[in-house]
Amino acid sequence: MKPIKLIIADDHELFRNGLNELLKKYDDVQVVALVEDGNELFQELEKHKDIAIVLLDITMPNMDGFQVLNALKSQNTNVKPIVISMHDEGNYIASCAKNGAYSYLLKNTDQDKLIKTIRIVNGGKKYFQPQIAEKMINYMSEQSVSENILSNKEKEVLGLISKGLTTKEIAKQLFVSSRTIETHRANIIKKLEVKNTAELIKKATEINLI
Amino acid sequence: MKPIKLIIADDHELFRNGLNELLKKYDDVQVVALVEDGNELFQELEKHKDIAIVLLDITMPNMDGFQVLNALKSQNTNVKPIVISMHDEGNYIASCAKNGAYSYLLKNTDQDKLIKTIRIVNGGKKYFQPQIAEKMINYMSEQSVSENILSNKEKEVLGLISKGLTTKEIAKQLFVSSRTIETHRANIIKKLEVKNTAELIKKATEINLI
DNA sequence: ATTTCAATCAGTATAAATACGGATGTTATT
DNA sequence: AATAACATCCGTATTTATACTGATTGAAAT
Repeated sequence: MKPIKLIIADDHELFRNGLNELLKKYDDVQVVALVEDGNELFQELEKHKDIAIVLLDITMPNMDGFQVLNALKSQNTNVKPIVISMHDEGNYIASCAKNGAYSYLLKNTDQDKLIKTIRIVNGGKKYFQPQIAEKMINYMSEQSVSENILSNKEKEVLGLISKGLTTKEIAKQLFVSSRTIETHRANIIKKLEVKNTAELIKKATEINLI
Repeated sequence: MKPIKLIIADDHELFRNGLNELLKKYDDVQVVALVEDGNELFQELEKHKDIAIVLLDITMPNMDGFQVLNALKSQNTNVKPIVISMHDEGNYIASCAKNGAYSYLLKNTDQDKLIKTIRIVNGGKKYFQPQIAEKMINYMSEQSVSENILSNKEKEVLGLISKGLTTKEIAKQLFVSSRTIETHRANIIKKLEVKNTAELIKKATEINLI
């Protein structure tokens, strides 16, 4: 049985070393390297091609955890990142999930949970604890409060704009004149307090209107 | 102790009635009405102002589950929707979570889980089972694969476009000519296979580029 | 050494969006 | 009954964006 090779990435030396000591107790886990930022991490990953897991802190200097997750995702590695963070805010968790984290643990997790998670993730499965998933879901649903600022017609027009239709095409499809659509567009832009269509679409997705 | 008042919304009569029978066993639950679409649901909600929970199917005629979730969210009711669906795809689950569902159950859930969920949700807490949360997380991370299709400059320009800056403003800020920015924009639009800036911004947010 | 590609700039022409105006009938709300 | 909000429509002028073709430089890859 080969051990699970992993790297610990955290800018706090005490935490890094403590975690290392802690994992020595488990025969099926082998800590290959300790690094303090994303740059060092990728150097180590170059050297060792058989790393299964990275225990990853979010707040690090130079290249932080989010950037690491992104970089790992765009490369086609089979390195599976487990985020270990002190932040339990939903937006952190959601961002990590979105960017390909295999798990999200808080720094006050007990070691049984940690080793359990490492073993599950090593098997290729993602594992988010119920409390963590709950925080994420709460965050996601909070994100959208505003629905009533736009009229139904405006929402409809907005939807078509976001599909890449031009004013003229929308007008044709809705059996009204282009002027009408232009007015709608202008009103929507005013209501959402943005400068132009590009920013409009961005804001609209942010507040869940499309 | 007051019973938990709830409404069942599902277009399949057999399922609706079966669920109703099933819930009769529990003294703390009172089924107030059975409806077969969103319109009927809101009529009943008008009549009964003390409904705590709606058991909601997604696929319904006239006004489907997503629309119901949205409508409930924009009103300020304290009706807490529990989605009961036969679809276990991540995108369904994520959409429901985003739109304010308090839970998401599959139609093959056993009744213990159902009543447990009803009681938790009645207490005002959201509850998503681990397997359900997992599917959602997998979906979320799948959503973004592409990072390397755009060059760094293109990503930078895209970011500025999404902030609502015009070509001229971007050119000024990056100390290059407007032509350059126009070319970048055109290349980005081509690479992401969209028609114009509006669709571009939408697609870019979908695949996590901004 | 050659190819490939990102980044830069150019001309010309058309299409589309934005900024100002202003108007009318309908529908909710109070 | 009055008011507000909405959806619909129109004009003019200016600014932006898009389409097409084409070019140069330098860096990276093969």
